[in-house]
Amino acid sequence: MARPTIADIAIRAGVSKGAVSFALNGRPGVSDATRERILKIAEQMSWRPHSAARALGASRVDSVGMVIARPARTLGVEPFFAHLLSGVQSGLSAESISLQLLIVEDTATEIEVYRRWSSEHRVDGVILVDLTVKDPRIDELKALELPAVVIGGRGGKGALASVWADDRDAMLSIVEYLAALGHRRIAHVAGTPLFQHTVRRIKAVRDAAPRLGLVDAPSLTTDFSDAEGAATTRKLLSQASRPTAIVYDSDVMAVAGLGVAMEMGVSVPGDLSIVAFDDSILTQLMHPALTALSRDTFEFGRQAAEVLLEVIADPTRIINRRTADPVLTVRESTAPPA
Amino acid sequence: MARPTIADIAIRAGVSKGAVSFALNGRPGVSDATRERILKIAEQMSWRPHSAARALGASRVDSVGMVIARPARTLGVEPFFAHLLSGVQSGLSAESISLQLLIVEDTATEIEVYRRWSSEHRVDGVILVDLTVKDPRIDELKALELPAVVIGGRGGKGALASVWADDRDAMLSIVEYLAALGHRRIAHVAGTPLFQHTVRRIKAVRDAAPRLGLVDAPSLTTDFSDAEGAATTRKLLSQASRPTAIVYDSDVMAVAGLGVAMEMGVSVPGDLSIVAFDDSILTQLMHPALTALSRDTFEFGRQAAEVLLEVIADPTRIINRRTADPVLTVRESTAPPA
DNA sequence: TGGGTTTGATAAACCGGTATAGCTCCTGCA
DNA sequence: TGCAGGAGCTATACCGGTTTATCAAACCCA
Repeated sequence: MARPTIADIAIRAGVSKGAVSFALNGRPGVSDATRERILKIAEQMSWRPHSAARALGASRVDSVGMVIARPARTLGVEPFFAHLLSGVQSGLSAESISLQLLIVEDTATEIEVYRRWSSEHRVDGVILVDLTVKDPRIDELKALELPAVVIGGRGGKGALASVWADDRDAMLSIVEYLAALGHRRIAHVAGTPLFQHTVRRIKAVRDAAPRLGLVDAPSLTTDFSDAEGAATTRKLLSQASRPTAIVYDSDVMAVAGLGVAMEMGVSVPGDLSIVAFDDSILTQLMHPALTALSRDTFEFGRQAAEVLLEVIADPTRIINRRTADPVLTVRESTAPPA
Repeated sequence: MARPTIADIAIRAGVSKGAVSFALNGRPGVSDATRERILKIAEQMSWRPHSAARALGASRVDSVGMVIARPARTLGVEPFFAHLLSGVQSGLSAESISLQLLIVEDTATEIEVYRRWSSEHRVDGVILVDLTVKDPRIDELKALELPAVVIGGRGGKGALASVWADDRDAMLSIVEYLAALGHRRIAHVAGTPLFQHTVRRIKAVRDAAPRLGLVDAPSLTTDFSDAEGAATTRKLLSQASRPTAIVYDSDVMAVAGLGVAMEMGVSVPGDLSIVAFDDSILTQLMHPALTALSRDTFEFGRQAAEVLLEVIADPTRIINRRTADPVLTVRESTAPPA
């Protein structure tokens, strides 16, 4: 018999459907002997609850969603998402909750997806990434009353639950390290100012500059692409007083920047130190290998899943969990200035 | 009112549940006027069918699954999966079918997931990647009677549906191009021989060698990691008669190989030509940029989704769809031998 | 004008679970 | 001896859709 139902088991065990349900869910109402017998039969018939049937009764589908609004082109190279996903799933698998993943082009579509998911009861909650300044998704999700956790941006008061790392401290640790090496001309090739974390990083650099005696500490924004990373590097290195160190907001941009430096005959780390704000295999494949800020992205995802499950269990809770601080992994691309 | 049900609409429209269902699904049984009225009310209340309720009646959940069995570490850098995923979703979104994604460590777990999905009715079908020689997943899926489509390995007789590209022709085009440049010593740094496509590529090189007058054309297998790619390159370049060209089975290994060549003072493309069997932003970030075989991975995924939907609609069909041939994108890493 | 068919609608069953009210014994205690 | 109370189980309603059987009214044609 294909796909046995709870009724089949009931017949086989000579009891009622209700008794089977009690037995399988470990709740009182059946004797130990009967429970034993039912469990054995269920095992034999390799029965599993029909997810839709269960979802219909209880109002929970044991599934959470995650939408990534980025063009696919920039997505693949970022190991960030793969690790994050693995972490999220590791956090969910404990409760055998499944994950719906969707890659879309823009935030408008992303919001559309949330509306659909919510009205179709397809997910119990969602995980948000790439939080922007004045993010429209927040209000939307609150209106939908869909449990959610934000990754990487600390929610303000009355906001959604979040899992975040201290971007400010991380950026400071980089700049302080470079300053300690003797650098005074440090440039920052940032991502898009639409993202909250970009803004925080830029602010961290600006705030630290006077204290560390930096002569100049410009933050130049980009769209996170290798092309803009390269172009910005080219501009920086063409200046009369070029920086002796550049901090990149992503590993891909750092690699692109390294390429430009080599192409312009600027030796790394001799004439220029390079740091990537994000680590991956990419940085290690380079010659010289890049000094980079390593975050435990897997753990990040795992905790996001954990927090989301808590929020789903009790939607009134607002959890803001701070994860382990990222650490600077020093490799071959940084040295004291010439 | 939050989340209206079909009964709410029925009351509001002054008709029965059944009539509403007929109207919303465009089937006969209601007059045009009533249908119009019901549709308008449903629209106003922004009603959407409860996916679980629908899944319970009909036996289809409008959701397909995809399991990737690879350690997360090697996953992120491969833009392959991101593009594939985007393509799959583009193919599914037309029918607004959702995708369940799972990243697991090994094939045993992957099979376990299929069993669970099948018995819980969580997906209507699955998409398989990384087909191995004598793949155990095939028999399992047939036993479960779960519709499936295999990406990248042509199924034999009585096998699952598939979407595939001609690895053999692709490899031949690379080797022929190198031979035409004058290379006679071509090495092949392959992936793991467990994968069917690796075997096909190795065989293509071996078959072509005599015809093209290659002196030596070894295929060395690896685990697809940058580490083994680098180690194998080091071994090849340390030989007395070193190859003048190396073909890598992935872009990551090619990049690692380029690093080794530079480290050993072997100039690329002067002393050594490098070709990557797979293209991505990685190959373009390098200096020199790598000549690579570009596949339309997005389209690959889109077609896989399309075929899967056909197989779900009619499980008796066995579709083997061949996709567009990959093309060789020549960049700076290939030149005639010194 | 009467009988058969079509149209437009309804009530109720069903999908596979969970939750609850209720029933039947059995036990313990006054 | 009688009754309260609990253990163990059954019957049934319910979740929100789809589908089928049924039915009344309108329509058609001889």
